[in-house]
Amino acid sequence: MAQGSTAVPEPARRPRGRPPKAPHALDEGNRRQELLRGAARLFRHKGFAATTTRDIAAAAGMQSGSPFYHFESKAALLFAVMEQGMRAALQNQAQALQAALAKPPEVLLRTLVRTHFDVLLGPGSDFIPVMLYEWRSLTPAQRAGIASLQRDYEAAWAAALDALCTAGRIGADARVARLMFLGALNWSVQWYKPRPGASLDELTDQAMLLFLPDNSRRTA
Amino acid sequence: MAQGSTAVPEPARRPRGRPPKAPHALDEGNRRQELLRGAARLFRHKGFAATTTRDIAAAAGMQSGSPFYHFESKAALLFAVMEQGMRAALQNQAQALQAALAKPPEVLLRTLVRTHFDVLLGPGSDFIPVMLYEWRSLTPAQRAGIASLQRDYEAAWAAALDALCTAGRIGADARVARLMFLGALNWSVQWYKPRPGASLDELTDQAMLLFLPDNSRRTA
DNA sequence: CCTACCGATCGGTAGG
DNA sequence: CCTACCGATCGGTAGG
Repeated sequence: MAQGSTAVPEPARRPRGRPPKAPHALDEGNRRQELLRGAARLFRHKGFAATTTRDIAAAAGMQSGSPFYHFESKAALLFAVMEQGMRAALQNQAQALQAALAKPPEVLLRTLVRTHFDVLLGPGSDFIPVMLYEWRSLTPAQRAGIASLQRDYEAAWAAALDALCTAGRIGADARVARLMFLGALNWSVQWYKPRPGASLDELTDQAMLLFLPDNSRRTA
Repeated sequence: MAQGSTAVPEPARRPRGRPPKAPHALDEGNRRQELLRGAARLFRHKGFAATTTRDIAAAAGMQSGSPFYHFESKAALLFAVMEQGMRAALQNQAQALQAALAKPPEVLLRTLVRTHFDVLLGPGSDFIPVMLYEWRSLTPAQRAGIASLQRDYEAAWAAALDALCTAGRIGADARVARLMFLGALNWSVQWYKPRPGASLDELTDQAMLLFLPDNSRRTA
């Protein structure tokens, strides 16, 4: 553009060097996703404060300053990881609950447990663990946003557990039962290693046996 | 000492300024303890990586470089916090178990739960939460040391839970039951706030009701 | 235990 | 999205 006619002749074609990676205009969302996935994995394993934006850039094959083209700040990246994790979890939960809509609370609870283990320990599940263990790294405003999503997620649990408490199947107070139950499951992030003979189905069986000993054989 | 006789006359006495704080020689251990307590509190609330050695120094009323007179490095401080926390917890546990030595496993378990809540949520209880939530900040060598203390601590739990599994009072696998049980308790760090009507005794009642619904009324 | 300081690293930005 | 860079901060140290 506006190049003088006396410009030096250019090499014209240069097939060496890296090929122009996927020339689609919609790749921007793709790069953003790569940053989120890398950030989730790094935040989970090293923690938010110990992860540098350079680590995250490198995980997505970028230079050190480039993440800031996609995200305002490191804090915004953390929030985006948690928000995306919670939205995906809510979607999983809603889908699973549709299949168990009018079923007894035992079946409802089992569905929730199985879905929760998926979100927590399944493939590509770094987002929710980050949310569980980096809460303190959020600003108060960010916390409010995530807390609102968490309330939605826990509403289904409260319903199932309330029913079981009322029916006398659970002895403790409903709120404490929910907190301890979810705590028991969430803690699995610390010790669960996928291996033959320890599938998420079997883990679900164990959790149900522990909390509802009488009639927890698979009901579906 | 070795002062020349022609030294300029000194102001001799100067009652202003801070008084010479406790001139005992054994204060060194005291200062070290102050650093540990401050570090535990800061590590717990801000995380290890987000806590600066300057924060810790300030919490103990020292200058920025002074913690390194007492500890080799920031990492050594973290390890010392966890180690001291675990040794205190083991001592508490052993003492509580003496009073429940030949009792049935339900009583044993209740004793362990109550002691655990004390260590986890009682006054001055920042050390164990740091251990629970900063595991990844340890070096592999440090981890081995803490893991050994944890094995000792969990041995008593394994004994009580094995007995309850054998007796059919707990349905799940003994190992998974232990992990989920401790997870449910450990998670309380995230939500428990001391307030009237939510004492650690009552929390213990709730935990026993949830996991051993039949006969969990206080037995002692 | 303080003073003064160092080298390294970090989140973020300007300009293209 | 890269290049080049900045100011601030951090863990740690020398010397007293």
